[in-house]
Amino acid sequence: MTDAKPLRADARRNRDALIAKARELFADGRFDLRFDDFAKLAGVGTGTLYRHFPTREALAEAVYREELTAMCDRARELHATLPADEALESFLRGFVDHLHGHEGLARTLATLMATQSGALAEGAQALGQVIDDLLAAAVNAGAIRDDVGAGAVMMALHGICAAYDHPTYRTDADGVITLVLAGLRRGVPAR
Amino acid sequence: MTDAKPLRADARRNRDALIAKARELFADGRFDLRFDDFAKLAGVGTGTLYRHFPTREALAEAVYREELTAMCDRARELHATLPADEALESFLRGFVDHLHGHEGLARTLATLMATQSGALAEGAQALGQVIDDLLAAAVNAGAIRDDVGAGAVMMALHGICAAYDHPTYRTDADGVITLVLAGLRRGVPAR
DNA sequence: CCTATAATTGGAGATTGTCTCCGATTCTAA
DNA sequence: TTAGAATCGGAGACAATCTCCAATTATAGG
Repeated sequence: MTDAKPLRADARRNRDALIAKARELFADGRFDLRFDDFAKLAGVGTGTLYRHFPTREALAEAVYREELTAMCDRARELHATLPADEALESFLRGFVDHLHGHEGLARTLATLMATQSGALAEGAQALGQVIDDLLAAAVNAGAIRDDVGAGAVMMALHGICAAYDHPTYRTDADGVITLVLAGLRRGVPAR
Repeated sequence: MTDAKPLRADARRNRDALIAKARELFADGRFDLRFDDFAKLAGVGTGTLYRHFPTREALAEAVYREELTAMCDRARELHATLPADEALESFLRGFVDHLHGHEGLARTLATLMATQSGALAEGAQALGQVIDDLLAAAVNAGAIRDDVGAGAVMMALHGICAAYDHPTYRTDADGVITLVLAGLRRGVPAR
């Protein structure tokens, strides 16, 4: 649903160099580097940078796409190997674990979740899809309520991503997950 | 804890004109107008704009400060007149009601919540304080769990604010509140 | 291997938005 | 009324983004 045409050799090389250098810079916290400098530091011209990544967000998306895909894969694996409600809990707890200390990923996810359409929105949609699947399975298993959808859970996760640099981030993020899980379970008639 | 020195007559006039025009523009959805143009349209020089509001965020904060203060007052009023858990529910539901259709307020709150220090952070801190009070009262009344703090609730609200332009905003925001409330209540040993 | 064609490149400079500076103006208090 | 302080306005310095195209590099066909 994405890759269509194979890039020319030099184009691929430059694109990869840009992503690699950007990943390095993001890991180092240099998020608001002058956009043109990503090109300079990667050793390519600014025209090349803009051809491959029209915006700063597009570059960030490319850098973290793999990581996001891995999270989605993990969700599907949990879905396949654990009871539905355990899979859901494990995924959400793992989501916070994974974000913690990875500011670049948190920032990028917050941006993607705020994007409604276009190629950039794909990442958030993929995440929304796996959450929807986990939720549906748990509903089917009778483990959680059915009157609150994946959109609400995504919105809570959006808050977790957007608040990445809060001093009590970890505690609060864990608290949000606790509330979401307990809230989902509470709607089910006490059994 | 804020106002110290009374402004000179012309300064106050200009400041008020800036806020009034900005409120009008925000209400009309013109959020990313060139910053200097807020001055032009309000009929003052750019120097005057920057003297009163060093950043776009500071201007937005001033525009919505009243509204935010009103929300906090309302929380205290509910706190004083309703049982603790009803006050909490009423406040959170009202929060979403109030945000709905007021994109400017939502955007601004999202920005303030992402601000950790400085004068801009005051607004979010005030909101955090009233939520903390509502929560503490509900804990005292034995209505909700005591192992999840106001920071977590604020983080969930942050998500609600940050996702203001999602197509299913209202449904999802209501869902988040439902989860938060149910989650808070679930931690209490079934009574 | 060589060439014709197409894709891609680099980076100078146009464009656009932000912010500063200071002479002119307006206010206030005495 | 006036001296002095506070504020104003807006030209232009500065900074970041983004475009454009002559030069370069890759690829496919002969």
